[in-house]
Amino acid sequence: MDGLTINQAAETTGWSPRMLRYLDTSGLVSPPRSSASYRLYGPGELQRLRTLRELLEKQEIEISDVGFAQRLRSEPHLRGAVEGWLDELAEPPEGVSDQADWLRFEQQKHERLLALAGDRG
Amino acid sequence: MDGLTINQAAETTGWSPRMLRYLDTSGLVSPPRSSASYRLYGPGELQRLRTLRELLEKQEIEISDVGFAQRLRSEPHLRGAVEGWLDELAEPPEGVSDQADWLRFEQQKHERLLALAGDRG
DNA sequence: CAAACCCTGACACAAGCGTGGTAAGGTTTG
DNA sequence: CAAACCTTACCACGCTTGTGTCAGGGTTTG
Repeated sequence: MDGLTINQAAETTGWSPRMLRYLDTSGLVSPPRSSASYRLYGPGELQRLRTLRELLEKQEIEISDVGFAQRLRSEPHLRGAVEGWLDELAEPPEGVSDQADWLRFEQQKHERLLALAGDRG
Repeated sequence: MDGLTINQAAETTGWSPRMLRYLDTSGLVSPPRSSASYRLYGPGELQRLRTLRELLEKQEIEISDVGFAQRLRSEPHLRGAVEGWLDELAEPPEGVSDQADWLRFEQQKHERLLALAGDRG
């Protein structure tokens, strides 16, 4: 059996066993399992756990935020949609003079983003 | 007074006035104010509100997720730290053979990321 | 000036997150 | 085989999010 069991991993990382299970089901740190479904933490998982702790403390973010960042990375259509929304400015860019023009401009951008996203959502 | 007031904006966008205030304080859609601090929604804000609604529905994400995405964009050190953590793999890359090597590799990467982040957090 | 609007601040409440505990049952090991 | 571990599945609890409503007070407008 190679790799630390959940209690050993808890001791060396500072997380509680309960939280290690939570992080597993949250998809942030999911160690491989033994034949009897025991979680086996290798050096990779231990490192990830320690740096996760640092990340959360120093950046004042939540576990769910990291989960969302992971989603952003693994779902390109999601990323495209979110970035597209953030790019939408309240004020019209140069060269787009009146309101009608501007609305058309925004709607077209939106359509381009939806097309890029591939409408699977 | 140019721009819709909060109740008018609520009617045309489908959000409740309460939620428009919430979105304002959350930093997602913050319209300019009149001299008496009335929120004034222009076409830009209205568009942003409608597309936000679409974004949340279609992508099954939360308001706070969009807020976090905004933080990710406006705080490069945060973005660097999160992306760095997500890049940390459980398995060592090619050419890094034993565990000691691998741990050193990861730690150096981590330090590089922290340096890049500029340790203001 | 009075009605109809806007503001902020507060109370309320459901649902979810992060975390601890515990129970019932399988596995490993001395 | 018994002790010490592991598993999942629950109950619980405080805090945050998202949302409604209401009160007290300023503003705009007919």
